[in-house]
Amino acid sequence: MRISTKGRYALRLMLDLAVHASGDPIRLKDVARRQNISEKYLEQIISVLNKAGYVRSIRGPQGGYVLQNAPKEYTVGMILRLTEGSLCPVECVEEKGKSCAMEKDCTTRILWQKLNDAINGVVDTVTLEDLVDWRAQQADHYVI
Amino acid sequence: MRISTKGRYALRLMLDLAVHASGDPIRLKDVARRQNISEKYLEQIISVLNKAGYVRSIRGPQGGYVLQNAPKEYTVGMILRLTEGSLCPVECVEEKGKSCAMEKDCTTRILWQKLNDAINGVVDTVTLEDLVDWRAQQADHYVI
DNA sequence: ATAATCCATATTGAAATTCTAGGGTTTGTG
DNA sequence: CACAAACCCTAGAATTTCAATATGGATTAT
Repeated sequence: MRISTKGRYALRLMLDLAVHASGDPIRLKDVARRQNISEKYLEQIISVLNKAGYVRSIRGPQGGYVLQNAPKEYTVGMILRLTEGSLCPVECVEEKGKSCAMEKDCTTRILWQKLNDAINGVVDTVTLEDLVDWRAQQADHYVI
Repeated sequence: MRISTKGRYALRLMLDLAVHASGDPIRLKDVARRQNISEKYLEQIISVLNKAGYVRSIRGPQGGYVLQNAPKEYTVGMILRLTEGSLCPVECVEEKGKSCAMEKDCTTRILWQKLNDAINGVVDTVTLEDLVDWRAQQADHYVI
């Protein structure tokens, strides 16, 4: 039960955009270098984020990407679900009210619901801003 | 990020053994029928549980399987980790003290640690006995 | 005009998943 | 003892997913 590279890269990409935000667009090439991720793969990932309106793209030389909204507007869950697909551990508890054929004598469903709640409790609570803050604290730690 | 069928089937298998425990061995054929899972696939799954000493097998006619220990001795995490492999959402927080090359400036690691803790908080807390109890409550609900 | 940047789609290689197939081994019963 | 019921073992196959790579196009600042 792993988060795929796509989701993890998307998160690092968004965090990179948040951390290096200066008003000017940020080139994907620079993100790729800083994060040590293939630029071509990042292109595919940011394309999804772009279509969802999470980032804005500026084409041509001196182009790049900027976050569309403030970091606190993005939860980790939003980013991961968009790029990874569902974070739900089993299909049958995917959405409230969803049912499955075996439901009435399926006991494990209760467990999956608890697990799903636990996962959502983290990813829907932590925002990109939290990540930025954590990063600042890490930086402090190394400066002192 | 899904739990595989292998892990889910293993859980239903263990629960079936717990619920139908009577002292006599339980045939895999019966579990397969009740749970609507391929008997051949169940054979592969129970083989893992058997080798780990979670169940005991009795060969020959009237043979079958019984739980080795009381249901309260098995957490859901034990069963899932054995059959699924790790439940950790990313490799770098797999085990306490594990480090990764990018660790010192990897902010997302903090997030993954939280997510891992949340998942473990559920699967290492819920036992097979809890599932048996939940099932009894479900049964009550349908009788009344 | 050029080159830097984003954009779109196709392909690929490896691995995992979810079984199915085909036998073998043990052992209680008649 | 013969038989059949059960567990045991390994291989393989069909499908899907993952994680990229490859190729070329469109836009636009200089």
